[in-house]
Amino acid sequence: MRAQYSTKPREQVSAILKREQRYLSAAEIHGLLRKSRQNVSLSTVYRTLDLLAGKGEASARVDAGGETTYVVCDQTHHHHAVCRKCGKVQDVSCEAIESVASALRTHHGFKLADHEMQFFGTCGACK
Amino acid sequence: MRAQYSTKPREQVSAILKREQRYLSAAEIHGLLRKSRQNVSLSTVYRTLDLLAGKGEASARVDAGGETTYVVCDQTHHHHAVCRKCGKVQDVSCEAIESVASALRTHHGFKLADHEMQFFGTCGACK
DNA sequence: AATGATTCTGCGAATGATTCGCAAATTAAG
DNA sequence: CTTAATTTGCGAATCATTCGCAGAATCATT
Ligand SMILES: [Mn+2]
Ligand SMILES: [Mn+2]
Ligand SMILES: [Zn+2]
Ligand SMILES: [Zn+2]
Repeated sequence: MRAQYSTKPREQVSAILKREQRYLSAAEIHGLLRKSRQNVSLSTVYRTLDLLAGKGEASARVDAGGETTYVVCDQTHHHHAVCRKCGKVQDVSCEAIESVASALRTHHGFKLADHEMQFFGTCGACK
Repeated sequence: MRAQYSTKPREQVSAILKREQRYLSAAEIHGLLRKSRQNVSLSTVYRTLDLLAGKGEASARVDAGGETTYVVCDQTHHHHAVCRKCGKVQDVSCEAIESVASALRTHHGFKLADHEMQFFGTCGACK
């Protein structure tokens, strides 16, 4: 049972994620940190992102170019609406999905255990 | 305007996809081909998968280990229900999603352009 | 069926994101 | 302040995927 030390580099990575509210790759986070003269190694950025994703405090997504990106996230089950202009991520709760779940069970004999969804478009601010 | 030649290696890759009906990585396809003494190079498997995905005849998905996997697919808009036991992929059409779309517009001012969904569970045959 | 232009294939080398190994630096506790 | 546990940073190693290119296949024309 490894204890968790609270360290400055980890807080710096977390701070970026909380501030940006959009999907960022390890390299982008590393770049943003360097720009503000916070020297955190790329390795530590990767390790911190894995930690946050493991704890459910960040959610991962592989972008179109194949890079893994992360956004700050709360534990409750929900989905994301990503603005294609500014990148801003908005949480979406999904009552309507339950009907899809029952349809799956009814029409195809599929026992649904889990699902993933993502929405893309333009956010209110960018319209 | 480059023409497309119809070749044996490409048909061999397509045949595997049509036969298996589940998400396969380039390496897995390459392995299955070798097992049946069909020597197609891994490069050609990759290139063929890109082609099929580009034409919309295959759909890609990055699996948990970070590998890109492909399944045979028709062009119409739909989603996939993946069996966690046997891997079999079942098409799902989504009438209920439209309500989510309008909810997004109404509640959050988000102009929805596109969405992705995936379902996981146990298929009828595996229950 | 032979020719020539275009498109593929296979191979090995290059790429690029992510992971590892390990010594030095930080943190938490006593 | 000392010590044990954890973390960091660095460069090297991994591993899936992409490239470059010479030789093979395919297609359209004689
Ligand atoms: Mn979220
Ligand atoms: Mn399909
Ligand atoms: Zn926006
Ligand atoms: Zn099944």
